[in-house]
Amino acid sequence: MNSDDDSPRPDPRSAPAGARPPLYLSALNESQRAAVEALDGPVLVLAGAGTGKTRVLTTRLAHLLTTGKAGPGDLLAVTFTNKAAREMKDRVAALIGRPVEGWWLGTFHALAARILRSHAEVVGLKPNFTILDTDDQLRLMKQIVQAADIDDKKWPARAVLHQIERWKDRGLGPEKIGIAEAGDFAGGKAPEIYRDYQERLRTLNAVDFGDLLLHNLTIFLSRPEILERYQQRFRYILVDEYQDTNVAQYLWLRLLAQKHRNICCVGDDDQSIYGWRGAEVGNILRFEQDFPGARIVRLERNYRSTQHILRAASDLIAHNDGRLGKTLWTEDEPGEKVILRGLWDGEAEARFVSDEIEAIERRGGSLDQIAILVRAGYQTREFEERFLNAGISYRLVGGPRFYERQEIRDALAYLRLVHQPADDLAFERVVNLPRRGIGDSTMQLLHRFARASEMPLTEAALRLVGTDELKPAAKKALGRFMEDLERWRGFARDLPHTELAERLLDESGYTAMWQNDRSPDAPGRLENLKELVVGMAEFDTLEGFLEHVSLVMENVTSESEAKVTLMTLHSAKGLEFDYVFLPGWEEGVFPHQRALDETGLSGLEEERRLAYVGLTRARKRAWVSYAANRRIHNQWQSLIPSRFVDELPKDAIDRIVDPGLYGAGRYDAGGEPDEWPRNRLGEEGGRGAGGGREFGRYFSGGNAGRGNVARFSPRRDAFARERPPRLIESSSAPSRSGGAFGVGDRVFHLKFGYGKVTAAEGDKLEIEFDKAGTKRVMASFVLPADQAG
DNA sequence: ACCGTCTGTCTTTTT
DNA sequence: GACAGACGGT
Repeated sequence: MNSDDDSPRPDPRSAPAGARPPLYLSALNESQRAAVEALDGPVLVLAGAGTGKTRVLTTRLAHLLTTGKAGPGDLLAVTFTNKAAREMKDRVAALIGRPVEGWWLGTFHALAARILRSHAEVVGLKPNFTILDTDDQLRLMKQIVQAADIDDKKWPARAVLHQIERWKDRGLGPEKIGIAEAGDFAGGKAPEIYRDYQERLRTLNAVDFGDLLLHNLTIFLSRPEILERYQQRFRYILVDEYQDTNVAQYLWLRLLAQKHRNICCVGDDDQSIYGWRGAEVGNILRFEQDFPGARIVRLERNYRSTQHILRAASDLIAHNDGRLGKTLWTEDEPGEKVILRGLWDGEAEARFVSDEIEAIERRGGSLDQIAILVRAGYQTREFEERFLNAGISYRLVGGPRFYERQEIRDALAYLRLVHQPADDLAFERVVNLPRRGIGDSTMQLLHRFARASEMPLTEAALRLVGTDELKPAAKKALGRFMEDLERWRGFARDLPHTELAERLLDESGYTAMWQNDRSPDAPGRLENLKELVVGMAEFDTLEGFLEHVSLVMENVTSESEAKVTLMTLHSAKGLEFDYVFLPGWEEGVFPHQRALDETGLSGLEEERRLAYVGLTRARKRAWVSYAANRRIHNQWQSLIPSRFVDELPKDAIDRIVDPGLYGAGRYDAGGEPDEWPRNRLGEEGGRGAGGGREFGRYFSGGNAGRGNVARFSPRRDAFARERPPRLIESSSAPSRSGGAFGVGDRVFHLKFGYGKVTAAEGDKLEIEFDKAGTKRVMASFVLPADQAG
């Protein structure tokens, strides 16, 4: 087993031979230690799930610093997310006992932005360029697509933008897109549109995320002396999640590493799940060719999961071709087998999961250690409803992020416009928000004028107001807005930026707009606006704050109460839980039909890796489940179990399938016929014969043939079966319609008793119960307190 | 200019 | 079932 690789390398600068190795090294196993100590030359660390990847990365950095092999200024450490960067920073500081200053540690995008700001002029930008978010990009692209005179039904801006982003991911600028590459995409006009888009960005002094890397490459290639400086500087390079890099990122790394060739990439080809956004598994598969003489270290000892879980995951992933290959092993106990459960429909599945969760709780497990991992966001809904009914607290990961909320974007647009008068996108966003009587026709005129005279919208508007081109009403409205803008720009010079923000939102009428809004989420939006201003205080300048916002889009969540975690498989990567539920393993759902249709075998393999990621999140137990029927987009569909189900090894699995279903066996409904939903046939109005009798096989004719697949569209009430016991029947369902309860109402809940509503969001209420604490509950499960009893 | 209604669409996500 | 975008009426 021991290879010659394990002999220590003589290193004049490290501790003298025979000295005791640093403490942090003794905490590592053999291969981890090899990965840490192979400091020179290219190294690929293949880190299987749960094998201590982060420990290796951080220890390696600490090792470089404490042996004196490198100073902080020699290091470049690259991650994908801010979270990963932060974690690395904290853990290295903990290892060496003090924070590290002066190193380059950050995300690809943050580091590239830093470089680009220093050399912006090389690519025709000013150093204070704006980084656009997806919303801005899309609106810009819509204008361009419209101008390009193509069928925007067939080629929506969204799709065109996506294509351009993929080109950027591959390091291809508009000049590199020939006929061969573009094909007839966007009616053959894709290269032209791409050029226009880049041109517009330059005029706006703006870049999108892809540009950050792409412009870096342009700078490096056109100005060798600049590249040389960075190559010289970064003597040791470390890359996390290498399997997620795209071509542009790979080229960037390769250029930077060319001089010293001390590059260490850590990753796992089996966990590459971001191909759809440009990641190339090929980068990690090709590492040895790209960096000749590379050393490969495999981390295969898993410290996370039981044997059964590991077996299930390993056998599944073995169905993929072209892997670098790892054999995960553990000294952990066999543990419980993975439960595989087939159920009637999504509702039954959610009920099954919630029952199991309650069982875990009864055995003393914590909700914090439970996760439900789904393929797509819409799948969380069924679980949310069930958890609200059952009184299980949950947290939903991956909702709209703070800086992506509408009101926050609007507020930011105001700030951007004041900060950068030429920010046309910001101008358009807020010019008529709140309504100021500046509508489409005025804007069209303004656009034409601005384009003809080649000036930003703000300036064009100022000129236009001085003419008689506009109707009097529009002229007056626009004139007033321009005066306001002028005044606010004065504030930007004279006032602290938080005060600027407050007065801006106030005087523009934006705050008032939400105050007058009667919709239930308006108060929340006002809260968010306040929070934004509070958040700004942490930055010294408006610029600093705006840069933070463009690069560090994240949610700030601090919660104390134990909750079940509900999220997508993608966002679960890198996390671990004692108990993991993997619902929705059906063909078409997972693997997702679109992945199969659009990317064929490679899509399927990526889906399989996603399944692998899901299983390997579990420490103690995992549940895989599938439903025979599901309402997808309000249509009933019958489904067959995912092919991944059959790829799980029989001896690591306990399979339980409800009777009458595909693969049924081993289990009897046991005198609970009422468990079965009635009237699946969906006869008109749910009346007539058959209701509730034969539910087993009527969809069996639905083979793969499109158009012939049985569809059911039963009325909703036919299925709204599982209501809370008694409560609803005893009353005349007083609370059925949403919005019947408001904040402050006293209510009664059968399970939790009396309480007060503290927040309402549609029919979901947050209630502070007198005895049971704060819970989120469906409105239909509570009564007004005075009607209870 | 603005507002209501209809239609079609509907992965995955970070920066 | 939810949302965005188009369209047509006031």
